[in-house]
Amino acid sequence: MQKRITIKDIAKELNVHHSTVSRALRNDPRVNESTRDMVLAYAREHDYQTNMNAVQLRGVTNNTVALIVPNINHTFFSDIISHLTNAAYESGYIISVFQSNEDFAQEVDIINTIIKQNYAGVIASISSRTTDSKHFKLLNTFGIPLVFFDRMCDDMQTPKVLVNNYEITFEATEYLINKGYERIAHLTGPTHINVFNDRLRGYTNALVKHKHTFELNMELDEEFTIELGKQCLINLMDANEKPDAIISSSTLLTMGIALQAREFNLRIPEDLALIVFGNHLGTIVMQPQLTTISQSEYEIADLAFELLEKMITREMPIGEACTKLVNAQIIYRESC
Amino acid sequence: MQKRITIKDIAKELNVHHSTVSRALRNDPRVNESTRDMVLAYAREHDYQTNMNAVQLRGVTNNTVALIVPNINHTFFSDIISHLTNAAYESGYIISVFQSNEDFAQEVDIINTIIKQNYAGVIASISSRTTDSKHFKLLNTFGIPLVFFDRMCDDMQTPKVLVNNYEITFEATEYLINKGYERIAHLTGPTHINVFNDRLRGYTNALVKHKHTFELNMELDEEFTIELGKQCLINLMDANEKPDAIISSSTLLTMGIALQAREFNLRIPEDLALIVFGNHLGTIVMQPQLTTISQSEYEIADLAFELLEKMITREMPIGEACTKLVNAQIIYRESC
DNA sequence: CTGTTAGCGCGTTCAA
DNA sequence: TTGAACGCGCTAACAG
Repeated sequence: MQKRITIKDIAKELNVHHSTVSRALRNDPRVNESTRDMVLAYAREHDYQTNMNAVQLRGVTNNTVALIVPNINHTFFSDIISHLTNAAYESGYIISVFQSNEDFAQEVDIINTIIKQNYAGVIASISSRTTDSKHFKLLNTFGIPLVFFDRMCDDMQTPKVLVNNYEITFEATEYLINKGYERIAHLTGPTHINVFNDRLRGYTNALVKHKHTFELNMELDEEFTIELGKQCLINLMDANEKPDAIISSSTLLTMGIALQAREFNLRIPEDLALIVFGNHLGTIVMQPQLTTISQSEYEIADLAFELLEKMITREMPIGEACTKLVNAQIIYRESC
Repeated sequence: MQKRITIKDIAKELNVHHSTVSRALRNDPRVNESTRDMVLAYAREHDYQTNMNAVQLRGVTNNTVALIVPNINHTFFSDIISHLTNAAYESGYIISVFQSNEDFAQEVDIINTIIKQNYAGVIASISSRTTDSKHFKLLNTFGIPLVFFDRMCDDMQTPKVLVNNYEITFEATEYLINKGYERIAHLTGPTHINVFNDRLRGYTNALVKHKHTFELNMELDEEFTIELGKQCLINLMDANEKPDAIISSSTLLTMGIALQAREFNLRIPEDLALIVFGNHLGTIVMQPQLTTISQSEYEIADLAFELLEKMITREMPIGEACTKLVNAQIIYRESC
């Protein structure tokens, strides 16, 4: 391991001043062509790399955008990450992804790292344990642009890209009602999070509209797994009034339910209808294929980045609220 | 947006020298308790955050580790990312994930960003288009520790965590042969990558050992999708000698094959056996469930981080080769 | 216990 | 066209 080469090293070696080297490296026109070529050749030869810490210390921001998600290995998030990374790269930015692991403390640590390192901007979806937005507000304090997508903090003045969860869940519930299902259950996450709360309201209001008295909402705070899904169905079928349809926020949970339904000899969709949020590939290789609610990840990713870039380039002020709603869509398959 | 608060600001406000503030903030014992409390209180009150650019400029490395993967939305990688993030966090590091998108230019840009920002270390799996390791070697030049996992550059002196792809593919092929399958095909990625090359060798050598003359290897360089899988089976079934078993490197491809097999009225496993690499959940909700080759992501993640941490703490020198082999495992299910 | 000073690498003055 | 000097925020070495 050799010592990192600096502009001073180059200057000394070529008998010019380091400020001349600095100018040459940035193609400043006020430098002799031959000097510049000499410097550039030497720099390339010796793998010179700007020390961004020095540059950023002087107040210049970098081209790295932080993306914070609760879980990287969820189809919804990993698809968004993937699209966002590509969109940003085309605009000259590098996306750096952080996983909060649904953990408040980690989320705070991540934000602190981002501030300490002067990232250009942040795109985030909050953890399900986040009830305090102080750390996100810090970003504003430090002049770092922030865009929320999907899960957000209500009390913050910042752009948000959200899914019309209320409307689509209302629509899905109504669809089940019109199909003749009578006892529709709803499985979702902690309802202090906007996403899950919107879904719950959509579900409840559809029931009210159609004067359905059976209402069963399960708000789960554990990690969604296939095993948990199996257990859920076992519990649900143990009750007096068993549901004949389930709207669920988690593909894994629903897969577990479907597997358990087989063991119970429940026919899907005759005995039990299923609708699930997400685009997990498992839903289309299952038999029957699951009816899903698709939340166009491409559109969310593009919108979020577009908003962030405007803030980075100061085309849009930091700390101004603005909400973009993306339409989810029911993909009708065989499970209803 | 207010100006970022610095130790000098605090010093001026509290009528002490900024070096005292610096000491107080780092709990240096050589500072009066009351002074320290005053400083800490003021800092907390005003959301002071260390400017890491200044700290790193002085040669101290940060606690951020970069993780480079070809694709974030592949189960194998997203599982590793998830575990690695948690393992690193417990040791006091923050993982920052970059996606090369199987693109050489992006990979180079990512490495440059990492060098410019002085990351503590790098854990990487190379893109399928990478044939030159110059950019990775640069990391060594700049004293940034590097650990490869899964896909690596042959010609580099650095720790590597690899899967025993040769042995496990040999075993899988032999398993199919012993089950009586006669025309076994192999679908994989570009074989200049160690992973795919090892699998190809394992496949071929098993055929040779058992004197099988039917050999059909397809080396695909496109993105693996369900659609491509369907097309693959269409092509394969168009040939004179149709395979009766397929070992595949991609879950998506294999899902496509399974779906297309249904349309062809091919029974699995009677007419067509399938074995696929990976732990994608789709493989266990399908009917029949797919026999898979599982490559313990936990173990890979833990080993890779352990090695990297040793290099970061200088317990192990940078630029020294060392290969850890992780054992993959065949999960026997219904598709063979 | 606290203050002074210097320097990390860079870019931007201002001067020549 | 080039050089000299300064400062971004921080810490370490030294002085008091």
